Amino acid sequence: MTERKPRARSGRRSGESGTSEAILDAARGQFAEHGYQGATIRGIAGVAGVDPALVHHFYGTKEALFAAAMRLPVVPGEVIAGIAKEGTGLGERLVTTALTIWESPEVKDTFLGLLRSAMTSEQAALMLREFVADTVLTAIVRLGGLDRIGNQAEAQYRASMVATHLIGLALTRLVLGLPAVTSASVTELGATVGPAVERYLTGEVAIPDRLTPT
Amino acid sequence: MTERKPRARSGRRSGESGTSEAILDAARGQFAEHGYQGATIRGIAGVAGVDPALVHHFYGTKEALFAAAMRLPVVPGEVIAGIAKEGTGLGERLVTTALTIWESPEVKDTFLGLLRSAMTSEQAALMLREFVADTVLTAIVRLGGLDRIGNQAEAQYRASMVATHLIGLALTRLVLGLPAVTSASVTELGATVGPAVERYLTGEVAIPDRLTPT
DNA sequence: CGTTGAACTCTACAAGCGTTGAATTAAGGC
DNA sequence: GCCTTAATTCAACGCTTGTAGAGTTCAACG
Repeated sequence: MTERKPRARSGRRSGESGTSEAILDAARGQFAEHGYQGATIRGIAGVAGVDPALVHHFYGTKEALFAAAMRLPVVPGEVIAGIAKEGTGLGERLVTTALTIWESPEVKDTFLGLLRSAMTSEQAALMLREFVADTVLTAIVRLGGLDRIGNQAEAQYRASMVATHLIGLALTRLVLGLPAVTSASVTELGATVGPAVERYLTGEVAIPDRLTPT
Repeated sequence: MTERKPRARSGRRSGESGTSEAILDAARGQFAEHGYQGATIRGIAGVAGVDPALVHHFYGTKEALFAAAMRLPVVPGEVIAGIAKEGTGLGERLVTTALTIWESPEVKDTFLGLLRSAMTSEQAALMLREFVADTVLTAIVRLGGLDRIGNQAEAQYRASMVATHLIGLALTRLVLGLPAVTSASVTELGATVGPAVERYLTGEVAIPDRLTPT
C-alpha cells in the first residue's frame, strides 16, 4: 500500500504501440471540438492516454502538431468514387460530393478543426483556404465544370461564389446547427442548393466589369 | 527620480470619464480581432487605457462582458433607411442590405466578434444565430419577401438557405479573405448573389417532402 | 463640511498553459 | 549479451490567465 493510484510506469512499452497515430487522432478530435486555441496539449495527451511531454517529444510545438494533424490523409478516393451518380445536375453532384467528403469519418474532424481554427489563426485560415480549394476545385474539375471559361479571372470569381455558398452550408450545418439545415439530408440539400451552385458555374451571372476586359 | 514610469494615479477621475463605454468599445474590438478565447481582459483593459480590475468592477466576469459588448445598439435604423433603393430585385436588395449593415462601423465589430467566437463558444453561437435571424429576417420582412408562403416549415427552410449563403459570404469576405470576394464591391456582390437569394425566397426550389404535407 | 458611494489602481492568488531536461524502460543491431 | 536508440513518464520552470480584496481619490448629497 505504498502506492495508491497505479500510475503508468515510465519507459518504453512492449510491441508496436501506434501511439504517435493515437496522438494525431486525439489532436484532430480536440481541434475539431475546441479550435486551435481551445485545444490544449494536456487535453490531447489525456484523450490519447499519454503524458503531455510525449506529445512534445513527437511533434515539437503545438503549431507543428496542428499542422501534422490537419494534413489530409490524401483526399479519400473511395469517397469520391462512390459519388457522382449520373442523372442529376452538375451543381447537385458538386454539393453532395462536397458535403459527403466533409462529413466522411476520415475527413470530418480535420475539416471541422480547420473551420473552427481558421477564425482566429492566420495559419489555419491559410490551410482552410487550401483545403477548400483542393476539395472543391478538385471536385469541380472531376465533375467537368468551369472548363469552357477562357477568362481566368471570371472562373476564379465563379468558383469563389461556389466556395462561399458551400462554406456557408458547412458552417450552418456542422458548427452553428441551424435546425432546418441539420435535419435535411445530404441529398435534399443537394437538390435545393445544387441549382444555385450550377448557376454560378455555368449559368448567366453578373460578373464585375473589371474582370471581363473588352 | 524616485518614479521612472509615471503610472496613473488611483482614485476617481474628474468629470464624466465615459470609461465604461470605452471598455465596451475596446472589448468589441478585441473580440472582433481575436474571438472570445483569444481576447484577454488585460488586453481589453490595455486598449481602454485602464486597469484590468476596473473591467471586472464594471462587468463582473468575462462572459458577462462579452454579452454586454455584443449587445446590439439596436439595429441601426439609419443604415437600413439608406438602402433598399428601388429598381433592383428583392434578392439583390437583401444582399446589399445585409452586407451594408454588417460592414457598417456601428455593427462590424459586433458581428465579427460573434462570428469569430461562435466557432468555439456555444453561448456565442446562440447569440450569432439570434443576430443573423434578427438582421436577415428583419430585412426580409422589411423588404417584403416570404409573406405569401403559408407553410411555416417551408418558409423556415427557405430563409435558412438565404442565411446560409449570406453567412458564407460574410465569412469568405470578412474572415477568410478570399481575394475574389474581398475585392468586389457590395453592389457587385449584390448583383451576383442576389438572384440566387431571390430564388430561395420566391423561386422554384426543391423542398424536402416532409416539410410539405399533402 | 462630513459622509457615503462610485470610480479607479495595486497587489496578489490559484489555476492552467506550452515547454524542457532528466530519468526509466524496452527494442534492435552488432 | 552489450550498446545505442527510441518510447515513455516525472517533475518542474516561467508565463499568462481570470478573478478577488483592499486601498485611494473624487463626486454628490445632506
